[in-house]
Amino acid sequence: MGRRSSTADTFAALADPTRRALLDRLRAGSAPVNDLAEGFRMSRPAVSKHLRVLREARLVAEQRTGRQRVYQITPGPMLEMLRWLEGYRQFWQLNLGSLKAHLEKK
Amino acid sequence: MGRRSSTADTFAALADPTRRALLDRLRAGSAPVNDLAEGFRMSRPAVSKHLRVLREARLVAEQRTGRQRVYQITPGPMLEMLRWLEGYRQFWQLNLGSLKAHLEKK
DNA sequence: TCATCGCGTAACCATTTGGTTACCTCATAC
DNA sequence: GTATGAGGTAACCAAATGGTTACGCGATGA
Repeated sequence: MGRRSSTADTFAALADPTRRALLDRLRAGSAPVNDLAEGFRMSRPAVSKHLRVLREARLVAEQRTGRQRVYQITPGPMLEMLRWLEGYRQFWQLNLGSLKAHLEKK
Repeated sequence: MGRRSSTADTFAALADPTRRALLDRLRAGSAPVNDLAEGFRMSRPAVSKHLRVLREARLVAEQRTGRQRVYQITPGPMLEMLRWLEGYRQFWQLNLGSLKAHLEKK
């Protein structure tokens, strides 16, 4: 309990397509669990467990209001990921010399 | 066999700290398996299996030279990840207004 | 007060993951 | 040819993951 979230947790959380879909959904607006669960063909408890993983990775936060728990995305972990990736981006910029072209190709 | 690598595969591959360490090591220069394995306290087959995961995720490529297999990092998947993250970066830039400050804070 | 609604948790199960040791295949050296 | 060294694969195992159903519990509306 109370474990500090790490980069590994962030990657692991994002590895699951259901959880990425949840984040995409939340990017369109915060929502309570039942609203979220409607979009998926799995049971509500399954969604609940995915939300727990996202919560522990600090990718989302819940705020209780009455008997609902509204989830919203939080920026921290992805910003850290961008920092981590920055090292590689620079590496390729140096060694490839054509990063921009790659990024804009599609 | 021969499965096309996906974003999910990239995240899953990067979720393991050993594999991230391998990539960090390879960023400093391509290397054969034995050289790579020396840096870890697990058996060589274990490293070999991690390399297979990275290979299937297209994060590294092997080139055989004699009886050695030299591994090198490849840019594709991380560039795709950067593209995926770009959507969130923009989201926060709009909704947070202080992304730059966050990125440069540390 | 009581039925109900929202949602987390427990218990359980199948599959995947990450490690091990043993073995196999090639390429090189003698 | 034969020994050796690089490194992948097989078989096996424990632990973690992702789903299910059953249940519990606090907030709400009748």
